[in-house]
Amino acid sequence: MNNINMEQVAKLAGVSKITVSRAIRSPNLVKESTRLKIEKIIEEQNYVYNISAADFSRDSSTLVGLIIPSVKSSIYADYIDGIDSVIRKTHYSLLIGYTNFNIEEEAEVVRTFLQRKVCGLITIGIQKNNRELYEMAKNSNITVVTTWEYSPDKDFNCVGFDNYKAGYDITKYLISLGHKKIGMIMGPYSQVYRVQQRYNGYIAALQEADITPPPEYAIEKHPTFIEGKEAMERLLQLNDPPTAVFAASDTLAIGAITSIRENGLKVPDDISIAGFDNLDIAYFYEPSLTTIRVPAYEMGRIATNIIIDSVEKKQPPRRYCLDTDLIVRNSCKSIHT
Amino acid sequence: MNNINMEQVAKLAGVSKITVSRAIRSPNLVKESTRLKIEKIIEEQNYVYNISAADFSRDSSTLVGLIIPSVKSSIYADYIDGIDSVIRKTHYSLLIGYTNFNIEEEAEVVRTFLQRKVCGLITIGIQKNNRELYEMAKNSNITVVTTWEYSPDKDFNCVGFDNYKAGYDITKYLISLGHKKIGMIMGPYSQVYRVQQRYNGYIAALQEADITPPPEYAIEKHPTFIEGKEAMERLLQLNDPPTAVFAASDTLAIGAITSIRENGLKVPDDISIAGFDNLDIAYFYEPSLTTIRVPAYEMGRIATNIIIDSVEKKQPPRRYCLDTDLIVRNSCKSIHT
DNA sequence: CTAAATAATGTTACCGGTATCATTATCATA
DNA sequence: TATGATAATGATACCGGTAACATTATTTAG
Repeated sequence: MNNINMEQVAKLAGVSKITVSRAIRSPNLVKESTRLKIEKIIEEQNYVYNISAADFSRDSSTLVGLIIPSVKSSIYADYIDGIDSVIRKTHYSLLIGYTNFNIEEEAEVVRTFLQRKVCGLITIGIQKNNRELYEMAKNSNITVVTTWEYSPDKDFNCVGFDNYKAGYDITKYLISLGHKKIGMIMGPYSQVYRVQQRYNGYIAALQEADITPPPEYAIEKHPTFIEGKEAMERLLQLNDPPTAVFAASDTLAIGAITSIRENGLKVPDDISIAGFDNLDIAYFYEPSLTTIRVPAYEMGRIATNIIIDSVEKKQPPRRYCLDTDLIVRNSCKSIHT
Repeated sequence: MNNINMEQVAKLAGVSKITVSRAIRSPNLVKESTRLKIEKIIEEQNYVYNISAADFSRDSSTLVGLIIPSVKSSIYADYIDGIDSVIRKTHYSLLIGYTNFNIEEEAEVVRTFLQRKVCGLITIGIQKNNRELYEMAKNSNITVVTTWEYSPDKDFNCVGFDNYKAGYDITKYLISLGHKKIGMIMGPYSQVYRVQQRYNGYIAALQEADITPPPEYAIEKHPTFIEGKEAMERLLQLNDPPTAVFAASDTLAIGAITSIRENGLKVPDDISIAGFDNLDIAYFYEPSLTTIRVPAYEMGRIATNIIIDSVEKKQPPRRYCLDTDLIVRNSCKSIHT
């Protein structure tokens, strides 16, 4: 089955191979009558254009590599949707690699992607421990885009938002409700820039109100329901537990709320919980989550566009800092008397 | 940067190109001392193996194509995790294409994947409207695996479960709680086999109890929170609304519960809601969802293994029917007096 | 009407691996 | 020690496109 190639199409159409190639890739370079003739043959013969061969001969593929920590969380659903919304309109395809929060696996994924000659790489955060990896990619002439943070690293394309401000805003909001004992449950990696930034924002807002939280108020966990629950369990066992908690992901927040409920307490009556990300579930959960809306879809869209633009012609790094919003719902409550 | 190729590695190691190729792909065919020599050069020269070229010359790639309806739902998280758990241990990579529940987009994705010479295709359900698509793939010597249903189509590999039984089981459970007015919210496509099967199971259980539900009790919606909510809204507006609803996805169930809550009613006190899929959120939601556990991770794992095995050597279609379980939690309640 | 500009098409070489078959080294056994 | 078997390596052709430059039609302008 399926064996005719471009050469044969050309022969049947009475043109040269390269004209067929052009008719497929840049139809406007080919006279209409010729194009029609070629398209007819392609149709009749059931010719399948061999992207694999094309990519190889150009020494660069039309694959966009995306590297994300984990499939298991829905955190990146909108984000990937944004990426796909651009990809689907082009002749590029999306290659996804999961790191499981593990730098070795991340290295492995990047290595494979380089071997596959991806034309671009979208990553969530570049920091000290993985910078070298993406440096390598850039040196191989691959467009790299960092997302989910407005990185200070000017060498890379970047589509992010102000994690510091987001952390600050939501903490400020909790303070405005009268809370003084405010904990934080955050991502697992103290070396991750965007997590640090959220934490810094949290601390800054507290300091502005002359509050210094005890170190046990900050807990690092993977952003899953179950770990959010575990984190809250620990906070509840403190002698003087917080009255409000900023969970740096809605999944953590939901886990935390579950823990609170199982301990016979109520959110927001007994404890306020704020989330982050504004996942779909944030609205549908009971109580609905007060959270930070993050420009996930937009980031995905823009990052992909950057890559595709760069393939057409080299460009200097572009840097975007998008907006976030505080979304007030029902998981936080004022404790002013 | 990054320009040395296999030929040059060979020269530097004082061997032929093909020996380098073997040292990389089948090290056991090469004498240890030779292999070490080659590996040293590769290391020193920072040689990057060109998968793109290799795939091309073999006229088949090491890409596994996965076709799923939507990124936006977390329904497939475990499933993809299962796929990735196999992929990550091999030299294959995962190519994902989203169809947005749209047959044209699905066709486009399949077409692209064929052009990319994927070695295998994993799909969620083959039915009348897309069978031709996968027929084509099979004719191009690509291993196709259907998942999420135990398909009657013996021509394709299949890793599924008994959707009929699952629908039957959960409906039976609702009946056992004393419900007689039981509605169903299901996936959007009456032509989709696995949805039909669940519906058939639902109907069968009811008929066994001499119940014939009015047609307005069955609603078709995309499996998202918001559409679940819309569906429930409609059910609540009926003159004689159901006292229990089987939602064929946990996302639909959560949407439904939200609607019920907004209408001032309680789950499970006023209405019972059963879900499907046993997503992570099912346990963490309030009320926690009574649902059907589905072998998502396993299906992904096995499907991927089938593809990889088939690449090594042709094999007759394999067919698996895995188990599901009824998981009883707190979203359904007995109405026996 | 001719020259220059532009559109349309063609020629040739090459991208970096793999497969197939052939050859040479090494080993085990009679 | 000869001989067949096996291990290790090599020679050659080929996979199906693309790029760069060359050539030939066709149009436009003076």
